[in-house]
Amino acid sequence: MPSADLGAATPDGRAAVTIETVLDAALTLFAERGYHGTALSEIAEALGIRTPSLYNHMQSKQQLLETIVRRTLDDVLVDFETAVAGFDDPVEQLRSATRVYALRHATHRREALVVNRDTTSLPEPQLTTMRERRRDHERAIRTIITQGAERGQFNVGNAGLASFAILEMSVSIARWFREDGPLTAEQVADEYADFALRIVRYRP
Amino acid sequence: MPSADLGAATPDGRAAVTIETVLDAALTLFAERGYHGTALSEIAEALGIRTPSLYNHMQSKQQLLETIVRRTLDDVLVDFETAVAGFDDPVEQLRSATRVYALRHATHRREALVVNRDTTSLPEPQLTTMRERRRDHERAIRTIITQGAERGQFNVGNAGLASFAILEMSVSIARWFREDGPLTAEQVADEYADFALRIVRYRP
DNA sequence: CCTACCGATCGGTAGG
DNA sequence: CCTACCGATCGGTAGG
Repeated sequence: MPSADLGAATPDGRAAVTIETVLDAALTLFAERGYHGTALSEIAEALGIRTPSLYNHMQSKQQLLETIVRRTLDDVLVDFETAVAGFDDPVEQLRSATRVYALRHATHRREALVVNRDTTSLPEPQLTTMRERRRDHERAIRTIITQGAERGQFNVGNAGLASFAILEMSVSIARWFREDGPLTAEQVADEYADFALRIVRYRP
Repeated sequence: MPSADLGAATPDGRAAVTIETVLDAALTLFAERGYHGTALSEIAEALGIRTPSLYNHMQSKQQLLETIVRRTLDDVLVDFETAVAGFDDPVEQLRSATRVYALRHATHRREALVVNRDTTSLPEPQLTTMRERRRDHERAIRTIITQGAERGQFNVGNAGLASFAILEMSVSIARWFREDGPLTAEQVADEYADFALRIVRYRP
């Protein structure tokens, strides 16, 4: 009987190993122990296979990290564009962007931990590419803040500082959020969106 | 002639290697590449000696990490107590605590990066000890916020959420701050102290 | 998917 | 402080 989540199962009942199950196991272990703290043998063991068998699905350990980081940053970008697209008002843009960003970091904790901890382990030129993508995101938030300030909706001394504060407090949700905690991801995200508007001194 | 910073120099002019110079080199490299991404041979090379000579000054690689993390958390605790001691008013306590915490993360970037990235690489029971120390700090900030709320100075739905946001945005200063950037550490710290008071909705 | 195996490097020790 | 060396483990390959 095939597994609903991860595709076909082998006759003995174990889930079939694919590049996606390899990436998922790598994601869990990289998030727990870091890229350099994780051995391929541990990823293989989590999947119930031997280390060399991993190479039927991947090219190298480094490529696993690269794929995880690239996909995560792509998803964040799509999230951001979707969140902002519906609004012209910088107030609603900042609220929506922060809400979605915070929500993502509560619901995709492993991805956030790996990106934040291990991106620097990527070789050039990927490292530069990934850093530029993050910088673009920071600039996009900064632009929203600047526009709100120009319209007199926000009152903030340094838009860059505020955008760093907003992004980094949201990223850090991945460090402490628990699914079985007192607050849902949505509740945290709504509160953080309010925090963001307070940081830029929004006065309704 | 002896070096003013790190003690005596050897006759050939190189700085003498001590446990402190070993820790400093380890701090730089751990911050750059992570604990598991740094080889003892690299620390030795930075000091101009061979790997086995490191063992004249230390017991193990793990002990280097442990010392760095313990000292850093101790320093943060002292900072916090000093910052809060002079004030009875929760407003001034939160402002001072955030200012000092932000300042430390701008001026001690390496320490912050290592603690945040590699504490989880410590063995038990040190790992639990270090985690408890961080939790105590979070609780102390939370208590200040709760007291301010009880006095009607702050208006915040969830004190724990606000304390996480304030601490984590401050910690992340270590991720982006540059000494040669447009803002001094003091300017950043003052702004972040204001951010903290806005997050808890302080109304003068 | 496996067993068998590779060179390189790791943290650390012996002995001076 | 060094050279010489250790067992263990790493990511990865050969070959089936």
